[in-house]
Amino acid sequence: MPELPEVETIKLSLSQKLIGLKIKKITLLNPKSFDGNFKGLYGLEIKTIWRRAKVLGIDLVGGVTLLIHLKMSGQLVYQNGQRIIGGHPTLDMTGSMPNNSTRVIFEFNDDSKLFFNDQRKFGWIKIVNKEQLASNSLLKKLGPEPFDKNFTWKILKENLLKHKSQPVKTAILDQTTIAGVGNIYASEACFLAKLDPRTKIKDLTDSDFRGLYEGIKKSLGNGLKHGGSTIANFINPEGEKGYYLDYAYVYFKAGKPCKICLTKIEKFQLNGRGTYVCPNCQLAPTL
DNA sequence: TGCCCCCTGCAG
DNA sequence: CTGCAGGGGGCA
Repeated sequence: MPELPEVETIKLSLSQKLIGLKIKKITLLNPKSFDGNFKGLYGLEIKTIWRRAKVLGIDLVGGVTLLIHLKMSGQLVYQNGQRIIGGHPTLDMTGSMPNNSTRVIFEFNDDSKLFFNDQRKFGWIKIVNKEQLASNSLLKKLGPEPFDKNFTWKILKENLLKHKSQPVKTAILDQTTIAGVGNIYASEACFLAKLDPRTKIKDLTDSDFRGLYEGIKKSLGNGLKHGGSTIANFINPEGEKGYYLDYAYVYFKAGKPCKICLTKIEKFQLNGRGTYVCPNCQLAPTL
């Protein structure tokens, strides 16, 4: 599910709720979702929460970190006391937790709970120490954060040029090129850059690289502004959906009129991923 | 550099 | 029933 804006939304919310709490108990409803000696975390206090690409990190006092990847359908829902949180469009309309998708339950010293729900079971939680964190193969390979001050269009260009024969959308989905862009914002960024997603990297001009850089930052920024995107599964820790898709130009808009030129948005598969374009605003490349 | 796979559930 | 869904690891 989540790409950078969704994971960032979760990070900001959990930072308000979890810092200073101590882990009292962890229940594994699906042991494969959790890697590590969970009982060793009992009593440890939550110090900081961070995000890198689509990975969430929860640092505990004592040099231990929980790495969390939500993959396609993961949720982190926080419940305090008896309050029934927002509800869910497909999984459980009452919003009561745990539900059929709950894989891991964290209980804290104030009796509040954090539910890791993951319908498709692709997501994972992993305990790492400082050394394992520093050498983690996924984190090590990641490209620059889109909102890092040192990230420039020239760096994007340089990284993209390592994938000269790839379509532009495929290249920006590669987390070693740029961190945190997923299938929704990749389509949106190509639209904003007026580039057909199938355009090969080797055919891009400097003006295209600049446009892509701006388009990526703008689409991710808008996603964050609207609390992320909900297709079916994404909800924030309060149980609320994200509304970016109401503002998106092409993603999930097949058959609908382009917001700029009214041409019908088209959908096709590109390297196995659903891809959306306005055939008028994004001129098809010579294939 | 592409394709299959991990899984569950929903829409058509 | 088939196809498809915010990801990414592993394998030719």
